[in-house]
Amino acid sequence: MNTDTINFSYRLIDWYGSHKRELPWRNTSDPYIIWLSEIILQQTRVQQGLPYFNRFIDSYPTVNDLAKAPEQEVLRLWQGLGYYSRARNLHACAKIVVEEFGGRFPSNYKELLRLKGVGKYTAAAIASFAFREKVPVIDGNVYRVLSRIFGIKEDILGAKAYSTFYKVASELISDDRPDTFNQAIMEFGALHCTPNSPACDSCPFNSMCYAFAHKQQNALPVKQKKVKVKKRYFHYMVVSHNGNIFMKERGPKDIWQGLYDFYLIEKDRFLDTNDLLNDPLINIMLKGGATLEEESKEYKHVLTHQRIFAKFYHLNSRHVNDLKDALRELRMGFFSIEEIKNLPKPILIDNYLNEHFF
DNA sequence: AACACGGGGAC
DNA sequence: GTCCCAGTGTT
Repeated sequence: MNTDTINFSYRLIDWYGSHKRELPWRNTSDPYIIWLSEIILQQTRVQQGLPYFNRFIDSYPTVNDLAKAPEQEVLRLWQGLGYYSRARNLHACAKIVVEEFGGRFPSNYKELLRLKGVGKYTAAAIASFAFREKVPVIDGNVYRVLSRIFGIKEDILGAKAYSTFYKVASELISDDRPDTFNQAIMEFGALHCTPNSPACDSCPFNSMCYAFAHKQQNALPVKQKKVKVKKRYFHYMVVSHNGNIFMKERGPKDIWQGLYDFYLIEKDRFLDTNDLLNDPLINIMLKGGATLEEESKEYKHVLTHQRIFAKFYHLNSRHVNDLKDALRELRMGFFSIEEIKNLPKPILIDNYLNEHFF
């Protein structure tokens, strides 16, 4: 390393020492704690992830506890955090670590990378924080900090971006404190070199920062425009009988895999109530004496790539036995309110249930 | 290489 | 409304 990079690393770590937040996954080298925190924090702000981290550590103090838990319980604890494949992979990974590695996480970047849900960023984070391996983390913060200071104008969503920034970070990372360097550069991005209104006046790098010198803070990093948002229209049939409700586990190839919702009729627009009643299952129900109790207000649920408009139709059935076979073929089950509270559910469904049944 | 995958918070 | 968050897996 030359003196400039040593100077960069020194200044960064110095800043970190006096500005870092106290967080429960810091000041430990336990790979389980670090791994759990990193999975939770993927695409998630510290403020949002922190209470989930605490609940997971309380429920599963060790990787063995997590591996023993039912997947549905893990998903229920994850409810509301989004990107639910993270929770499924978390659980699968815990079982692998216990069953194939004797409860010990692999201790280097290359081996960590093979774990489910552990990509390049997370493998580098665990390798450096838990095992002090000198491998740089590249996340959204690192892209922003490095692109601004060094004037790197490559599209950070492009194919080559990762290797470009990896190379730059590799030259900067501290030889003797790679763990602290990685923590520091991300914390600096999160607290100081923020997406909007970075605190350039008090920045330890402002004398060498390309973006500051050229007033390009808002132009860096360069990032492709987003894809358009798809609109979806959900008609949920909430079938109840004596206060119990039919629910369905969602399958792969769509949002909310592994979570529970109701019988769903999706169209490219909202249907009139009369049109909805032509649905085969609904027809069977109405002929069996079911009554439409209530049509809910319109819910709007916003995801990154989708805008979901949903209406709930509460159907009360008196002859539920006639329906059970049909519903079972749809992989639907009959649950009490107490059971439903313990099922993992999308926030949209949870909101509806809270307003009408809980 | 492009796309799918949640929810929340800041502006 | 827009942006983006301690990204990963699939096709």
